[in-house]
Amino acid sequence: MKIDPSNPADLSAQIATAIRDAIIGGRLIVDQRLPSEAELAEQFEVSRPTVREALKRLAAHSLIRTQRGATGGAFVNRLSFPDAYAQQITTSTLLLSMNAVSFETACEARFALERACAPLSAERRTADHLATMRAEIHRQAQAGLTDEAFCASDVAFHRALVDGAGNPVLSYQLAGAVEAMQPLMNMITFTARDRARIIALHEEIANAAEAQDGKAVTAGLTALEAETQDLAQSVFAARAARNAGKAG
Amino acid sequence: MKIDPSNPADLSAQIATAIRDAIIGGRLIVDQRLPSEAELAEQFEVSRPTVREALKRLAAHSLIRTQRGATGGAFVNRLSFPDAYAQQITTSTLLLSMNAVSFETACEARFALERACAPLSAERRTADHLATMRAEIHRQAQAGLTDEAFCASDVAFHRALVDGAGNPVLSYQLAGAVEAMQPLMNMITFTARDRARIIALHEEIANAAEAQDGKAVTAGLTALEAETQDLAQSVFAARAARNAGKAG
DNA sequence: TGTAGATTTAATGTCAGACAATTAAACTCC
DNA sequence: GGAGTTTAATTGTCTGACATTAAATCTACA
Repeated sequence: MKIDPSNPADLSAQIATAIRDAIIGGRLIVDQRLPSEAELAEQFEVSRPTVREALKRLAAHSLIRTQRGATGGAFVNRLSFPDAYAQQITTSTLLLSMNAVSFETACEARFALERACAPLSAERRTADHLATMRAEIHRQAQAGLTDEAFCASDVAFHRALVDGAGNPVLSYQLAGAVEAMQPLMNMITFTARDRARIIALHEEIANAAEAQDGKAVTAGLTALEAETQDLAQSVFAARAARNAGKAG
Repeated sequence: MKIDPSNPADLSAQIATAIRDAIIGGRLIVDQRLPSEAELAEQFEVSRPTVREALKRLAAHSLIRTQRGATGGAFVNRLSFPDAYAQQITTSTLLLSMNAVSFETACEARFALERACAPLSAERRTADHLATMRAEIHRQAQAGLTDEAFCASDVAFHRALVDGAGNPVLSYQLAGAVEAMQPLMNMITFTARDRARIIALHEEIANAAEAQDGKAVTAGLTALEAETQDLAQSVFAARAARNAGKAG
């Protein structure tokens, strides 16, 4: 592992890249201990703070973990599914909030991906998944639920559906799509009537999942997408009209 | 923005979290300049190296960019789609390589997600997307192509199909699923016969996309998934048998 | 002899101060 | 008024030190 000191890019970035490549390339394996900061500094011919900055970059991606003490040091970290979920959600959320992605585009992507899980989930969902879905539907029907709590329950319902596919890779990929929508959904106010329609569709989907009818689950999701898009459109149109009224 | 000095967790991690939360919460907006490192050190009552470690953590996620010079500093970065793609691919690749995910599971997820794009892509693909798909098919048919180059072309073909949906959020989500499969696919050796079958299915998919027949695209992908799973199974079985023979 | 406690040691975490490199703005001179 | 120079602000890097942590080792005592 070598770096180019004449390269104008940050030395710490170069070192981080070198170590990351070693991890990705399998030259450093899970739980293996990296040399100590002092040793790395000597190897790369830089100072310890520079090495530390590089290690912090890797730690930010959960590629390494550090331990203090005599036998401590930096260890290659096994990227766990929960860690990957969290990163995926953060990245997706920021991507949507910073790039003027329309509600329509985000919503379309989210439901397209979720429909991808429908046939598998219908086939494999366990009683646990069904129970979670029913419980969330019940919660959504409670009076006095805030819009935010309603949205959170909505996410939980859909996560149960996705997890029902029994494919952790699929669940991981969907985490970003479903969770990143939540801030956008939170911009919507749900009337009792809106909630009733959504709950009815959730029940339809849960029933289809219980009957292991993949096509019906897909149809339910498609109907839910249409409902969501309509709802968002009317809410945004009303808001735009109100703003125009203020401006005029 | 405050931190808890009594918290045993790294001060740099706490500071990074505080700033990240400010960005996610909208209290720091895109292109806004953060205080200088010296000012941040004063605000958080820590030293400048500690602040720098925190900033490097944020830079690792492309949340900030830094500029040297008189008017330089750290600026809140707009998370671009290419940046998000790259992070998504790295995370997905590491997740698969570090967690003993079976080829079957990863492949199932990848094709399920890709089928989610099929109807949209069939409807909206442009001439450009079709041309890319045709070009990649042509490349795949060339004699003397290495397995690695064949896989790379395969990825390019599927990316064109996904991009055809015209939904950048969908393309972003699929980037991880498609690209992360490449290392797994590279473990397979493709005979001329295997390649011919795959190319035939690619042509089927391209034709269906040209005819804007979403169902046919979906069917083509399903057939391709079955083909891929069969191929992988036979390759891995042969390899296992060879190893057993060596051991015995 | 075994174990509890004290000591040592090696590592990360943090700090202070300094200098180098870079870049834009301010200034000066023609 | 414009080109070149100076200045100031900021990040990038280095050096050396001390604090904190935790495992390993040693020691004293039962």
